[in-house]
Amino acid sequence: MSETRPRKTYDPTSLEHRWQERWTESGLYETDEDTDKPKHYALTMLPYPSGDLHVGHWYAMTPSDTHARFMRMSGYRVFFPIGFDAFGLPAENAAINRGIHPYKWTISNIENMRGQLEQMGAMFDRSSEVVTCTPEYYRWNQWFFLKFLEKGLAYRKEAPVDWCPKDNTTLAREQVVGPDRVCERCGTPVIKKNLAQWLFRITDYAEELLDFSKIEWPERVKTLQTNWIGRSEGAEIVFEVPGYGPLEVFTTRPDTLFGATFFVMSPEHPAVAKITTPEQSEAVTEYVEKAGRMTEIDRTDVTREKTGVFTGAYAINPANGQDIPIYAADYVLMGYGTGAIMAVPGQDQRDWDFATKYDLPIIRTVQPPEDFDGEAYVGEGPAINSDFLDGLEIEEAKQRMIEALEEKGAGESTVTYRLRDWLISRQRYWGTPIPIIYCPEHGPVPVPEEDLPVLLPEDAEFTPTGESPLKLHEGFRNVECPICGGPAERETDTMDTFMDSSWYQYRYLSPHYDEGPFDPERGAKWLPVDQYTGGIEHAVMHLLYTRFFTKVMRDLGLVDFDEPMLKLFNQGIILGEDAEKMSKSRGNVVNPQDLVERYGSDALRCFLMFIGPWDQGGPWDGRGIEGVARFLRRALSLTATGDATGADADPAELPSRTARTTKKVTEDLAAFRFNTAIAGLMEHTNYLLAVRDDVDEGSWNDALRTFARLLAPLAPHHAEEMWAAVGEPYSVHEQAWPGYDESLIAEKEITLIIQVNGKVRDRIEAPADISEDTAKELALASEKIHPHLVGKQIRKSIYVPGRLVNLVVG
RNA sequence: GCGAGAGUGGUGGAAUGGUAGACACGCUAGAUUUAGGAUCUAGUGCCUCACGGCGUGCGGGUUCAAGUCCCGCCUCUCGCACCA
Repeated sequence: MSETRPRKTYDPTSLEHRWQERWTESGLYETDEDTDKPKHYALTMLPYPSGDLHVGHWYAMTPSDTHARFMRMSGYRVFFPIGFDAFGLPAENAAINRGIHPYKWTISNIENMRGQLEQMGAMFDRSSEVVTCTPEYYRWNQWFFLKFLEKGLAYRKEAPVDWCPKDNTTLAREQVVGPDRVCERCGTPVIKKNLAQWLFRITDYAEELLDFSKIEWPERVKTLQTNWIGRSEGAEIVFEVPGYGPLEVFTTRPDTLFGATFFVMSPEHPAVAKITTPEQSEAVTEYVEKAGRMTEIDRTDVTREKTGVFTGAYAINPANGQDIPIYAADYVLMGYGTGAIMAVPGQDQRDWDFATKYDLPIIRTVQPPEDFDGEAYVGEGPAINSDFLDGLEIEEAKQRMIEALEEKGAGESTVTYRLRDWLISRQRYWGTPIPIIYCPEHGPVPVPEEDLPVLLPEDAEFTPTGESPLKLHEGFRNVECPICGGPAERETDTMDTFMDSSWYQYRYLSPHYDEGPFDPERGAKWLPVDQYTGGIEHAVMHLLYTRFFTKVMRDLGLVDFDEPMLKLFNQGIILGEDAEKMSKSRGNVVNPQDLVERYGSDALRCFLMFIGPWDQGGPWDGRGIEGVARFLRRALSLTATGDATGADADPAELPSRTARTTKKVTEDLAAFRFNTAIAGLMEHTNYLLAVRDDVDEGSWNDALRTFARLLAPLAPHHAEEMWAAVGEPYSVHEQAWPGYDESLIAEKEITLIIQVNGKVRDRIEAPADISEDTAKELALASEKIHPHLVGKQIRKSIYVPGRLVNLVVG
């Protein structure tokens, strides 16, 4: 075996091309519909068609593909679709900046990306592709909207909304980010604007959305969603305002009611003007106007000194009948609770700060510990200064207070959420038209189902004016009322694109089905999604909306389960080589097409999986990919003759090492530990190369057949090449995943570690089934330990079977 | 401030409470080559000529044995943030 370098002409790109063509010709990735097998619906978040697949797409999709391939070989019928999230702002911006129609821009990007997806060598079932900007897709967005409306889950409301002055559009609360409250997309500070908007009642499902018991999702996502929903248990308490009427507050600390020494309303609270006394009118009006003019940034600055103004009015504390002054202050937010609070300075630092500044009384209602030297006290302790609550601990005091309030009809226990309803209206062109017609006679009238889809007109003027572009399209806008036939106007807003991604996993099942959003027969065969993968950035938007959608679909009788995706894995983010986010302006963008040309798709796939744990992401390493490319070449060279390389290795270990590698790769792939799976295969390759001259052909080919199958999910092209090279019939991807004999896993020879007082002093080769006594004898016989025993007695010895002997001396 | 996660060689990272640093990058030396950013061989945690010692952010603790478990800090990342 001295003939060397048989593959000097190794060219991964042409090798991969060849197999990709073969896969397409043979229909290898058409979905397996064999219902005798257990189903596995593997889903990766659908990409936005920005023009090119970047490394981030590869990082998201190729490990998902590897896992899906692993499941397929493990005996599942696997559905692994892909599509394009094709509505949204970038298309419209391209249109504005470059004069290309959003549709043309989007479609040409999609065509480009389809070809790039092909290069990836993924097992996507391309026949189920969904493009969300097509009428056959968005028609069902409109259909869902009508269903939501019927169910009372969609409503219209005039409300101040977050508005991005650059993008000229409404933003959902989730799309406003950071302490500066900027637009998620362009970084412009958002402003408030009053508009009539359509909303979905996601808050109706707040409680159920807090229940994660039916899904295996990362703790992180569950925590983010839980915090986002923000459930607070407490009480609503009614304060009578003489001369006006009742005002309600929400509090999580009803036990502190006796310490409520003043009352604060948000400046936006509609009752502020009504309760204000004539003497205070001027001051209050001035304050409210000032608060309204403040930017969100200033308004929400926690370090700012508290400000407020006395309204001249008083509220009656229902616990003790005392009059307490009512202030308007901007530290109370209109958007949470009732927009008014009872202020308890003794137990709340914000109220303490306010009370100190405006010289208001402070009464402690919880006894702080002796050594407490802070201001407001929020810890545990017995109630004081609280009449019938005195001496009770907080939890019990809360209960008793609520009971007392309920008796008087002055309050009740209640739950408040931070979650707001989902605002879906967008004043943009490139989205799904909202199927509503406004009739002067009949008000907002839903477009009849049989008239769907309401087509998005192609010839719209989409330059942003602050108005919905469709408003300027007379042909679209002017219609007849579906009820009376009189002249009416269409809704000219379009839907938030999160609508599209809330149910796309269902559409994949039957992308051209026209009797409903999806074919229920297909649904019964495949739903719900078993494994979802995607970025953590969608933790509180997309992932909450799609859960909400599924629960509504369940209540509409469309599905019979509660959660859309049973398992979720969040991959990390690939950064540039400088460890910064990849961006054109930084010049640190890594182009996968260049890498594929140079190293091949398998090398790029494997490198991205090898770089570290998948959920961790990390900086790109331009040199690291060389190592993986080398590994693939070396692995492939196993099928050719060549000199053995590497350190001495024992050919007799071939069966056990193959079994151990199989076990490792199997367990690692099942758990998304791609990095260690590849490391295991690298180690095995090094071993195989070292023993290639000393193994008989039969055992060698057995080992290679196993190797090719273990490699198949990770490097599908190279595995195919190997499989063919050992003379096996096409295709390795249709083979069963290799099993392994547990009895081969166990080592026969072990390195027995000899420790003295827990420190390693010697290593001795020994049979694995060595007895405790023999092991200890061996230990004592070791010359290396003798110096450590001089003048000492062995007090104890510990034997860990198959591992070590620890001699405790002293 | 609140919540979550993470700190291991020059680098990315491995390690059911039981040989710390697998695997890979990089580096050093050598072989081969007209040459190579190709391939192969040997080495590579730190200190020390060596014996040996020291090593998983810091300080304690539990244990025969701690990167791993417990307590207290420090640092970094992410999320939320005047949410009553």
